Amino acid sequence: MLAGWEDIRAEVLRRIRAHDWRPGDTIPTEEALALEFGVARATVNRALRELAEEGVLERRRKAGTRVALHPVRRATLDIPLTRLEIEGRGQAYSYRLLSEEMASPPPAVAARLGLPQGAQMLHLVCLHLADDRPAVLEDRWLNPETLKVQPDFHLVSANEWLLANVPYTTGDISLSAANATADEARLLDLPPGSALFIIDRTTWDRDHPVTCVRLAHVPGFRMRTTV
Amino acid sequence: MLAGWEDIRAEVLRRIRAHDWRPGDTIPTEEALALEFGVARATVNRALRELAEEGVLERRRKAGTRVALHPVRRATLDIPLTRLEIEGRGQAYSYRLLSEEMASPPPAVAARLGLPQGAQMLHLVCLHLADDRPAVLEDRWLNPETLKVQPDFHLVSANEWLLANVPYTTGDISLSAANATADEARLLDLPPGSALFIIDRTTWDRDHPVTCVRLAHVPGFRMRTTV
DNA sequence: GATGTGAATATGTCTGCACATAATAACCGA
DNA sequence: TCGGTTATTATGTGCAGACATATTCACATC
Repeated sequence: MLAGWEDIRAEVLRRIRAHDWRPGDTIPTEEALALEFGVARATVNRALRELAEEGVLERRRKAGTRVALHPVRRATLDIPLTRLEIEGRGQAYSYRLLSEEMASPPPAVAARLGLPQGAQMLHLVCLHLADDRPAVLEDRWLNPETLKVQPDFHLVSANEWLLANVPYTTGDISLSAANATADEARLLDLPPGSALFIIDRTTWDRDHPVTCVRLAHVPGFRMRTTV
Repeated sequence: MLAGWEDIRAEVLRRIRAHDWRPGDTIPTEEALALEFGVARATVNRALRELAEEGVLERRRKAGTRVALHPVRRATLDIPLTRLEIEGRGQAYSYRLLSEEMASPPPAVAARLGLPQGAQMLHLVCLHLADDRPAVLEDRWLNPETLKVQPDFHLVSANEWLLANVPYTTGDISLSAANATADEARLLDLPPGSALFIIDRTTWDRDHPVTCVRLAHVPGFRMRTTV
């Protein structure tokens, strides 16, 4: 007997996988399914809503619910702090601040943050190590306006300090691959040109830019997820 | 006045960002918040549940709702078909099957799919092009048992054929970076050692392995998301 | 002090109902 | 035929109440 919304979800998914309902098909209305399964419409709604969020179904008012024609797999990635990422692998985490100075950011960074060209920002470069071997090279630009007090970034990583002290409202993340420059290779103790996994993150607090960071991960780094 | 669950969600998020409620704090119960905001408990529940799914809150029965201590940002990535990805950028898509043969997969692939070492699988190598320039090199191993009829993979890409014809229940995805091998560089028309963005995907239909694919993307490829 | 038991409690979910909203479909007049 | 208005309809969301379930906490027992 089908009772909970998870059972409904599973059954609907089964029918889709089994091609009872094929991509593009309109499936029965919530009301009809509620009747069939002997549950309230809200329960069916919950099940179908979850499937729509996962990209399996497409729903439009009045038009009904259809099996997604182009199943864009929607995967959720967990993006932890570098420290937790490393500790989670059972390795010892350490951290070194390599440089800290006011400077004017490269045009690409200023543009991403929506700041004027000549603006001065705090530029940090630091290295995250796992079992004393370089794991991630962090290159960060900070908007000094968001720093009421200026912490000692030798002691606490910028990321953790920001999380604990600066509110932020939105951010975007981009993932890519890049060959290590000579500098990066030297700092990460890798052959020049090694393929690095790059995470670029930019965050704002409302309209105020906060920070723009590039995390370069050594080869062997993987992000995993399940669908 | 706060009315909908999205308003509740926004207000709770505001309080967290503003550090009214700090990481680790237990926030008021659903009932208390429902009273404060003048809505039903179900509405508060919906708002808090969404925030918990995003990783902002942690909820446990009886223990209550706490602001996540280690804010693992949970980002959702859309992983479209390569064809749609390219067409979505306004480029012309084309596709070439480079090779198709039965062979026994490398141990890593067999292990990932849970197949015995010597098993024969269908091995496809193909190239996806954007505006006639190589964009993605696809290296795929297919379990022949899942192919009732064998389509002509010259005409339709394996990915699209599978989506339309083979049900699947679970899959996992891993993202990484790798230097192009000599072969890959030649096929993608890149200098050897170029940093490729690699998407490895493995899918099963219940317990039956379906396919294991490696998509190597040329430099410049990015996956984006917003948090 | 350690351990097991039971009451208390916050969240998880379901029901049945209502109204809001958006998008389609039907209609009607020029 | 076209264009605009109106009715219809499936989903989106809300409410109040109820019960289920997982923990925690306090208490009793060894």
